[in-house]
Amino acid sequence: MFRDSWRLAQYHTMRSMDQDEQNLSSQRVLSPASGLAYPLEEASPYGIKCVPAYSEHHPDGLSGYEHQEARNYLDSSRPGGISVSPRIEITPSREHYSHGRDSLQSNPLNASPRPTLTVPGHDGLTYREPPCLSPASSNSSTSWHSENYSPWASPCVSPSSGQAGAGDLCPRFQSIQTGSPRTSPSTSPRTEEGCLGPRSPSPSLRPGSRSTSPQCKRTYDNMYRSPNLVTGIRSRSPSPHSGHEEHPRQNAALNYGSHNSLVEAMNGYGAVQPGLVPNKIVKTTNQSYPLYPENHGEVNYVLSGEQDVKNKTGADSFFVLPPNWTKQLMPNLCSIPVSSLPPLEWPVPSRTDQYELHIDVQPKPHHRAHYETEGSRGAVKAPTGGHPVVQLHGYRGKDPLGLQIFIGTADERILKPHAFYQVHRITGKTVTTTSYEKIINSTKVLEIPLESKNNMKAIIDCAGILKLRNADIELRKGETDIGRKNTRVRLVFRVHIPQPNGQHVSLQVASHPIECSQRSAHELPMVEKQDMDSCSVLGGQQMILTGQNFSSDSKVIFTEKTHDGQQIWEMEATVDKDKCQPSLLFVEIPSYRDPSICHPVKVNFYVINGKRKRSQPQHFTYTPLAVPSIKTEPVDDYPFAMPQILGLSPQSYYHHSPGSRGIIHPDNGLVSSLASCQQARYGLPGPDPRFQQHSPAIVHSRGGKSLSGPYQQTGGLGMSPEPHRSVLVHTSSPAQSSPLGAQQHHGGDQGQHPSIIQFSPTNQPLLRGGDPPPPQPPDNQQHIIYCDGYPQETGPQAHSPIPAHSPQQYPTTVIQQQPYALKVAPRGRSPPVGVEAQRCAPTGEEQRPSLAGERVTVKEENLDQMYLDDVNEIIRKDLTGVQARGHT
DNA sequence: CTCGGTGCCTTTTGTTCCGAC
DNA sequence: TGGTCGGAACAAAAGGCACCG
Repeated sequence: MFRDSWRLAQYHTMRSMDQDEQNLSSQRVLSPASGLAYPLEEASPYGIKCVPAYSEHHPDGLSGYEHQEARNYLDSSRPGGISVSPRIEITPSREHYSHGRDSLQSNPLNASPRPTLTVPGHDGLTYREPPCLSPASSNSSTSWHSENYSPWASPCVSPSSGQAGAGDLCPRFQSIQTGSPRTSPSTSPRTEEGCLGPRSPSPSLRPGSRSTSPQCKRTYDNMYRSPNLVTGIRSRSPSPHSGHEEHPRQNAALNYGSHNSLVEAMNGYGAVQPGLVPNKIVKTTNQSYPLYPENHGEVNYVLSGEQDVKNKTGADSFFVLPPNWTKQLMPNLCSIPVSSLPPLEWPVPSRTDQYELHIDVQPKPHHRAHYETEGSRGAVKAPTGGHPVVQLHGYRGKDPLGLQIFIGTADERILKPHAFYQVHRITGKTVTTTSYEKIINSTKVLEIPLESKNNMKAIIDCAGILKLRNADIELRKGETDIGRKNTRVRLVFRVHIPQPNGQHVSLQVASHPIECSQRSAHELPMVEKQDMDSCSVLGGQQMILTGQNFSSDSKVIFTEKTHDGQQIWEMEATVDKDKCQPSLLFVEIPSYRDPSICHPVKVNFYVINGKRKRSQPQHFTYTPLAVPSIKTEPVDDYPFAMPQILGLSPQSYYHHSPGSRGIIHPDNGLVSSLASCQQARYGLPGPDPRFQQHSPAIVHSRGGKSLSGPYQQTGGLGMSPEPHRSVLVHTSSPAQSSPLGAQQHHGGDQGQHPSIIQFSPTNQPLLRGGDPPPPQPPDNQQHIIYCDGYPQETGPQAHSPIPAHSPQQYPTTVIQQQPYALKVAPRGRSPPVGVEAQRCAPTGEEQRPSLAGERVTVKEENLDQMYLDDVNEIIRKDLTGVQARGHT
């Protein structure tokens, strides 16, 4: 048995997420006590009895504290208990319930008689459109509402009917009725962000209860460890919100959309008819308003609970929408149908020849996000006290554009919407920027106008950050990220610029990382800038680190890891403690372990204040004695020459974020946004001349059709007499090539242009496992994204069977299959093409690409290293442990 | 003596709450 | 009065370790 059955239970749950489509008869509920799985009928080691919905009385005689803790367990961890019925009360036995993971392990109640809960009609239960409990007695006293329903969680089954019919379909968001007494004022609604579909759990808060979901929580550890330890039986994901009190937060929010037409109307690409949208919505018990009726590619506007929705408590709850809400919700900022725009997960560069989206003022590196239970913590600010500023350069039109803002990830993987954070619209006297809210594929997006009268500049004083509870998000089907310690985000700005030919150019830029955790912001050291990022192998030079939370006790550790993550070198740098300041650290770079290298070698370093208080790893490069600094770009040393192919500066490989170097720009994946990266990092003015002289290749995005791989270039990279720069064209027709691209390439081949790279959104690996596929643009919709490459990341849940925690198994990335065709093999995770310095004796097949149609083989290198650091650390520890045991 | 299981304790982290401004 | 904001309380998660069979 496992040492810690409780953890095993958690592990079971996580590992078995992909099995959740098993029919209910095989569903199991993990016992927190033993880690064993129980048939649902025997789900509870606790007593279950049917009583009115959760109440504060304690019929079992538990103290309030005990009862609360019991609920903490049961609410979130016992799908069979709470989620099944609002009328089931869990009555943990006092003698067998105790707090803590350990005390439950030998719960003799595992064998105790349990009420039987039959769950017929479970066919078709899915996480996406789950049948929801519609209690036959859905009266107000036992109110069982979608507010307690987790859209990605288990189906809720009516205990009375056992049916999960259409009428029982749980809306993702549903206005709720009142009736159940609110037991704590602390649960008062503050924001509306809880209603964000799969990404926003609409958690119901139970007074005094913790939100954690021990059973189903993915932990930082078990995300990566020993995946084959167990083959857990999946417990039906419970709703993390199983309390049965009305949660007033949802009262404050309403996502209203019952059918596509409404959604389209609200999105502004259908005729908006006022009559479609009532200004008052009366919610009855059994009514539901699925926000995402079937398709996930749509946008749903959200009513701001703070401003737009008033609720009335009483037997009949209803929402009164202000008369101007349609105006607020349907701005004409972006009239482009969402289906023809690139999904938020897709990489979009920050600039083209003509345009550039640029962050003039970056946000502060720390911003404490607020929970739904809290009041707003205001807008993200700039270090100077103002707010971030974003400007679109190169736009000559007079029509205002919509600047979209959402919260993206900040790790080393490809940029994508952050699962645990959402942008939060700030309004008030101090806010000068008008903003509108959208929901795009479960991600809240703010849209603010970019107007020529403001020189296409926007002050972002209306964007706050909302933290969603980890337990809620982690229960989403397909969600593989964990929330714990995943507290860094970036503001992502995106704009779509209409072109005369009806197409659109999309640009996107992401801010520097923002630490959103209260505690981390005060404790974790953060390196914001390093005054040098390479030196010779001899070291000895002084490097000045600028950042936060440095102390005289701070240490700087240089490390090197192999491709498979094993740490092969570690060296503590000498820190000049006398000069040390909270924001400055003076470090003497240690000499590299091997002074005889003949190629630059990338290593990492981090600042560590204490045992677990270490900064994000930073990049550093040791250059061989005979070779000039990497800054001089020994391009020929790099086997991977995609930048040349794409007409990019090799310098563009480097992440321009402080201290980061030698990795793919996570803003846009592979090499997109490189020009701005280059500009930012090296201070180059304007577009790179080299960049400009190259005509772009064209990348077609076809909606829905899978090609042979995520990438398929039907045109030869070397066919063009000039180097290419890729342009991503969204089109539903494989035969369609971008007119623009055609113009830019040899005067317009019909059909598939030799320089066209096609890839399928369905194969594109950026989507979360549970996310809907990207929208398929209408046939006549084309969309151009200037994309200087394409990230080859595949998420761990993506199509590659390779486990994410097996970095050593990552296949080589880009393989030339035939002349004029470029294929990119699907990969495990985050396989941006690497530029890590090659060792003298590189392994693997490498060929320098040619612009003349030669074979092109690109070897992936140790990219995404930083992301893998933690994984590798774990692996290394395990290996070390194994080795140690082996030695002994 | 080693190893795994168990339970306890401590630390870390996430979430909620309070109060000042 | 409501929005911000800082601090901290509280509890769960995670880590560590000693004890025991």
